Amino acid sequence: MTGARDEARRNRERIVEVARVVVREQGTQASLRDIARRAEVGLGTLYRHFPSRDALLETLMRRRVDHLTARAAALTAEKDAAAALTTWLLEFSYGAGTYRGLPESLLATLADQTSPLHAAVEPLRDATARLLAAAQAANAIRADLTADELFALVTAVGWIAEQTPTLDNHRERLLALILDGLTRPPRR
Amino acid sequence: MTGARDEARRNRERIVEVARVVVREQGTQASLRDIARRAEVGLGTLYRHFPSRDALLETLMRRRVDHLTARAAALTAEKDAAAALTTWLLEFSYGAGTYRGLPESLLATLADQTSPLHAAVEPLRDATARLLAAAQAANAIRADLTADELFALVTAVGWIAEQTPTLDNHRERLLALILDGLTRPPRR
DNA sequence: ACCTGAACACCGTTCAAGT
DNA sequence: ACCTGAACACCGTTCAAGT
Repeated sequence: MTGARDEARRNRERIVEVARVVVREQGTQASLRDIARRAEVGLGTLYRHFPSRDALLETLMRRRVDHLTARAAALTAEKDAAAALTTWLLEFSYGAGTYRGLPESLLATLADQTSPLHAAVEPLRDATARLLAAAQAANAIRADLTADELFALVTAVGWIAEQTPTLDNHRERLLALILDGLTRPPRR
Repeated sequence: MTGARDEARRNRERIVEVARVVVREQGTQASLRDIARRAEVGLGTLYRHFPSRDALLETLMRRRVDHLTARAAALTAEKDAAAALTTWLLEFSYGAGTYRGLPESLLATLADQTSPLHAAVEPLRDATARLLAAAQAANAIRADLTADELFALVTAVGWIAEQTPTLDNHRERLLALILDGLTRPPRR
């Protein structure tokens, strides 16, 4: 006796499952029609479950956001605040690059309270802010750097990596270049 | 006795003129249909003159590219290589942000030899490389920084400014943050 | 030669009709 | 309640028909 609620749940799950594949293939601007088609679901059904593209992206990102916030919490407990921040920034930059177009969506949505994706981005920005504050308290990072600036810069690293797929260690290198500036060198 | 050639020329000019307005309004992803409509020209005429979106963008950017390369030439003659590079990076970052979406188009097209926009980007990348080399020769910038890395980073500054229109001095600030890392501080 | 706009194959989004 | 897919208003791109 599978009720309508069960079918609705299964539909939702299938949409999400298919969306992971299609968005991985086509990026965040993937065709919603295509997702509905490949999930063998009416287009209206997709819209019922996910009233906007950002709502779908938010669901796709939830796992990763949860994982990243957990990582951030663990890193906050680290003794070496500078190393913790560096590790975090690198992991976040990889996470922000999960899908083509994602860095743009994340940065754009940060300023847009109304977007469902905003709920996914905020904890990441907040985690960045906490780790930054700790590193600043340890005098490891210039004190005038704001969390929004750092967040934008590390998101941009993901954006560059996406636009320039020639090398894949771009992220480490670019982040190191930026940090060498942002990190206050020990007195010498 | 205005011949067909004259009309073709006038059509082309009107398309470019209208495209400047529409692309300024809607960004590099502006509707080509809309441009043709507002230029009071058949859609096929637009395609005849500009077989691809990048071909149109290249025409829109030509003036600015010429102006920027002239600036770069002048700056190369400056004594203070570090100051010249900084000035260049800031001016380029503003130029790259002429239209919404342009930083993305520019960085993407750098690796795509086939794009008509490539011809517009290459002189800018080359100018960046020359000014970088001069600054490196003066020991003002870390020697292991490549022109492509610097080009990507400064383009990313334009990208961030576009995604985060809250502040408008973003460019100066972000560039300073990055340079403070890239610029080797005087021995102290 | 050059121009036009219909034609084709796609979108995102809404919503009346079905179960 | 939930699902479907036609309907609407858009795209980019091509190309037969016109001058």
